[in-house]
Amino acid sequence: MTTLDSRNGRRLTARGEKTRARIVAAAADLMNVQGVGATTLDDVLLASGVSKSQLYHHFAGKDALVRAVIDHVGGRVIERERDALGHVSTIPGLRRWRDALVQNNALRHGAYGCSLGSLASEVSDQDDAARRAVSQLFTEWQGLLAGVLRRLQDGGTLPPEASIDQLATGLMGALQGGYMLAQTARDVTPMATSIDMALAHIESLLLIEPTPDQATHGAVILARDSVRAHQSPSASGS
Amino acid sequence: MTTLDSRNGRRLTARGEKTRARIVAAAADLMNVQGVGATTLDDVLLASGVSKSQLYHHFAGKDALVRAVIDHVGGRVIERERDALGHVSTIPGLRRWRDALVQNNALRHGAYGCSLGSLASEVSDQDDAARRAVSQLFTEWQGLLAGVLRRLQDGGTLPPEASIDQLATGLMGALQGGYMLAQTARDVTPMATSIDMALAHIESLLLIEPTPDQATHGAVILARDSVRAHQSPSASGS
DNA sequence: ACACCAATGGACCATATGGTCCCTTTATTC
DNA sequence: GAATAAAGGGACCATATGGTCCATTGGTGT
Repeated sequence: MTTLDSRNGRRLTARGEKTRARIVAAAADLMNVQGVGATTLDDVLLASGVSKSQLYHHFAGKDALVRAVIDHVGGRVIERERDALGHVSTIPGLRRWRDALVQNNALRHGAYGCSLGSLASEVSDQDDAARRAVSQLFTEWQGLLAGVLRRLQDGGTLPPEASIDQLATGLMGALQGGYMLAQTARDVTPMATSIDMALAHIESLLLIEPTPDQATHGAVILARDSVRAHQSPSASGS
Repeated sequence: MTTLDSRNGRRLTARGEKTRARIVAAAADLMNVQGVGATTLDDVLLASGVSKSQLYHHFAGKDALVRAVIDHVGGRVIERERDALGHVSTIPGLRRWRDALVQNNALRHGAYGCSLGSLASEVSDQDDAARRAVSQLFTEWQGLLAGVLRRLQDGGTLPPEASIDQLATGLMGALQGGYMLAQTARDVTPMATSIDMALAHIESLLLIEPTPDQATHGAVILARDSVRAHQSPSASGS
């Protein structure tokens, strides 16, 4: 049986689809650790154990492959974030999301940064179609954050006047900036601190006082946020 | 007369220094708009009107050139920020700094991102020496932000318990993340919003009530911050 | 003036890289 | 089971790219 390839109308067998997926997965990994520019097609062929003709059978060229990698990586990130954020409707839930990201990044000492963010900054000024794709994914990701905030608002935790979209943008900015600083410093700490500042801001808007072991409303320093509670060792950067 | 080249002990005449500077400047520009990886040595030669032997006379290879570009760009950024932040000791002064950065970025619709941040994310996982250099520059930049916050603290505007370093890290993260989102969206708005969220957090810590037309202590939304006062049209992204 | 070395021009090279072509093998369809 | 199309292997190509070399010019110091 053959299915129809959505992107170019060519017929695709199960085997072909598997090969295609193998190529994209290998390329995604390589581009994540080496960067897009530093990843050659030969690298991809070697890593995926596929011949050159197959690559060109499935992709028009490197640009098309990069486009596919963006979709693939983006899909994974969105799926992961949907799982992590889709049903969060409390501040502690948001903090657990933060902890997971920080801990995960700590495993690599910040290396490689955000899989989507790295692609974004390398591709944005080179390939406009790719840039738009990444931008769209960021928007979707940010929408998931906005969803959490909206649930907080609907539940009466955040005041109705709070601008959900702007808070989500700020949180996203802090997250991406944190990834970048951590990548450059090879240390998660700045990432943790950046996100914590955004979360502290959001918490400062809360209508309902948090539970005792949580943030004190109007607290003055950030330090508290970085050494407290269900804190994983990750924040210490090791 | 010949001066001594600090980096390799070779003597350098004024002419040589000028050529070297021309190469670095051209490379810095190209790498800023095209990225490091996409900039070839031939590009640099063409843009600087210099022969290949000269490039290799002054630099051991592309890596060394990249290192020099980092120093050059870093120096410019630090100088600019020292001018902009060195004597700031008020919240309105900090806002003016924000406005200048946002407006400047708005001119290019966010393209190219932060000159240092772009280098950072492209170089961090490739060349460890370069990564450390960029990291050092970020630290220096962040130190300038910390200086402003310390002055605010010393002046009694920020409470003594506020953790200056963490606030500076958070502000830096918001700035860099904002640059990145703006670059990807080709729109300054997310950059403005990110920084505004960080500034709003800092303002929420203020001991002294800001002047009437400024932030209301404990204000609930960000929107106010993005449409108010000495706001340049830049924030609207066009 | 002379020795010396930096500065410069630019040809030349090895190789890496994206991309093309063609032939063989495997699967699908009727 | 023949016809057809997809999947796969891999040689081959043009060119881009980082890097080398050497000869020539120009400036500096004594």
